[in-house]
Amino acid sequence: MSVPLYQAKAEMFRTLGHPVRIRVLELLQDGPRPVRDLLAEIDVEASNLSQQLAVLRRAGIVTSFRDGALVMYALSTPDVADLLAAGRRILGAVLTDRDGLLVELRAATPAMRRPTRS
Amino acid sequence: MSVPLYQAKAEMFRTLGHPVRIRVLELLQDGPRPVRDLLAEIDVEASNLSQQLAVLRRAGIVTSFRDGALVMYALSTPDVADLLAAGRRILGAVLTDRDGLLVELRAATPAMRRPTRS
DNA sequence: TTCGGAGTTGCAGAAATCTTCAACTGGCTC
DNA sequence: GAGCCAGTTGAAGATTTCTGCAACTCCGAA
Repeated sequence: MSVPLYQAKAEMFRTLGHPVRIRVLELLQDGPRPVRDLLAEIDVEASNLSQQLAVLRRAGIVTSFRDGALVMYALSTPDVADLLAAGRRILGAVLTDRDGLLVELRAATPAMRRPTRS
Repeated sequence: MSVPLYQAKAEMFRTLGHPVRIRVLELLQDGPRPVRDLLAEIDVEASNLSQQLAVLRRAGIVTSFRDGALVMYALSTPDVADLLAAGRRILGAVLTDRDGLLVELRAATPAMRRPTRS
């Protein structure tokens, strides 16, 4: 593969790096949904949502199809749900570490210089 | 936690959305490594690598500590490896779909807008 | 065929991110 | 201490991404 694989991986993660897109994916975990529904739940302008959906579509993470007058969206693969779950776990671990460490530090050495974290 | 959770999740994914940062994390999957090693394998300027490491550090995804004259980096939680693995699976699924089923999809759903690249 | 609802697209200004350079800190050895 | 090696930080210009507006397409109903 001549085009760096790291580039493709990074692009995939970057695609997920937007609050609206994350919300869309979480809503789609339960099955296909029309844009109407997404729009009703996400509090963003229609054009903006459409832009974000286009980003997800281009990346191949979701697919769209028409159902009568509505446009439906769905996850292109259930693996996406796994990714979101893994993300949740990391977030939990990181926040726990941060909060736990912070409390510990405050209790033990109130005036201590912070270690190697900015 | 008053700050929207979707924001935090999006930030976490965005943090991974950079080729150098992805490479760093993949290298750290095998255990802690000094910056020297990373620098030797990633072909990027020292200051740039340092910037990317700082991004990962701020996000709490990696931790750093000194070992004599060297600075070592390590994953802050093994969950990160799970996330990378899930990402690989999705990338595989998406690329397979694109290469293998594109023609079929185009023929089967004529009402759908063609999923053009970028 | 005309109308209105459902989405999409193009565009431009605003905001965030990336990269590089130069200057800096911290530790080790002489 | 002087000099060096390892790594970090700050800043600025270039690039990318985001958002909202207006205009557009497509479909179903009247």
